[in-house]
Amino acid sequence: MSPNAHDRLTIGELAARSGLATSALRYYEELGLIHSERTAGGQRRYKRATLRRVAFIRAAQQVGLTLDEARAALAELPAERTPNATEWAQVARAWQRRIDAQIADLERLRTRLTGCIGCGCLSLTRCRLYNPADTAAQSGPGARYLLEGAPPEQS
Amino acid sequence: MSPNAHDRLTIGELAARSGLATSALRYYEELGLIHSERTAGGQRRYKRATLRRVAFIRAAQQVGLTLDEARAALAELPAERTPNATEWAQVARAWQRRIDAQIADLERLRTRLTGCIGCGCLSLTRCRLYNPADTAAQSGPGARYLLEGAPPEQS
DNA sequence: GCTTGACTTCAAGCGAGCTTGAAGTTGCAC
DNA sequence: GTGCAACTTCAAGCTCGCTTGAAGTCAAGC
Repeated sequence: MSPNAHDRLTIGELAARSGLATSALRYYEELGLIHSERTAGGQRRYKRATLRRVAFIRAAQQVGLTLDEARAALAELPAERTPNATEWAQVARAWQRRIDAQIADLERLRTRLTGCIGCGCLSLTRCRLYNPADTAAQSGPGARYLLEGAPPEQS
Repeated sequence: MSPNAHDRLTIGELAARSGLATSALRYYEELGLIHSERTAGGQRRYKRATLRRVAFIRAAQQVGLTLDEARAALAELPAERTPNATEWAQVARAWQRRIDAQIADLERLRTRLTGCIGCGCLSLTRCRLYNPADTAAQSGPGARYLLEGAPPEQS
């Protein structure tokens, strides 16, 4: 087989291999997350490296990044070649901190919940679920809405 | 002071004490999450218990429930009185399972990330971040987009 | 050369969870 | 009894991450 025949991916191929819809890929391209070349007829052709970029974007979303943040993260990695250990480690460690923060938030919530099971109170003045001493950090999706601004002491 | 003067809350008071915008409270009411009585002039007046309901909704969101799910959870608790230990324990334990699942997901992701730090590969054929053996559960916001449908082996 | 499926663009829509704005009314303090 | 902030409804708008549809073009197998 010709080595060039499979050198570039059509959007359908990229979709099949990345598990995303073609519409999503066009959307990513519109946002500048991925790039393509065009055939004479105007169809998109993607480099193999785009497959890696797309996988990276999916991973970033799992970590809780928006597509905008994913683009910023991608900008710190080389566009065409595989990132080296140092480059990747930097990104991975930042992601780990994020994940750790998300886990910490969830654990704090679980602790509060556990404390409440026994009492059955849901008392506004006493329940720790309603009156967390700490203002949980706004890290990651799923932790957007927090119990900051808890109701004040009430007679 | 008259004991009835502060018996009901205006929407502004409820907003101030719950930390939500009045627009959000009207929206919740439209969705049937909270309820109000009206003055002769048509203004909303909330029972004190609504404060508890709103706090519950916020807590539910933190656990990753949609407003629709929060409404379902509220339906299992008494509308007007403080829930008793048994009633609350049922809800709290369900939430704990949810939180545990979310934490487990995040920890799996972190483990994969850790394995990748050393190699710096981001190789599509080898990297565990791109080729997770498991299909992470779709539990909670922030875990919506997963690496299912990872790219197949490539020469 | 023709058919057919994969592609193209552009505009609109969706769903969740609200916010904003306009235009009008109410309630309370002085 | 008046002034003004706080309330009312209704419609539209917004963000995020896409999907859907219409109308048309390209690429490749027979």
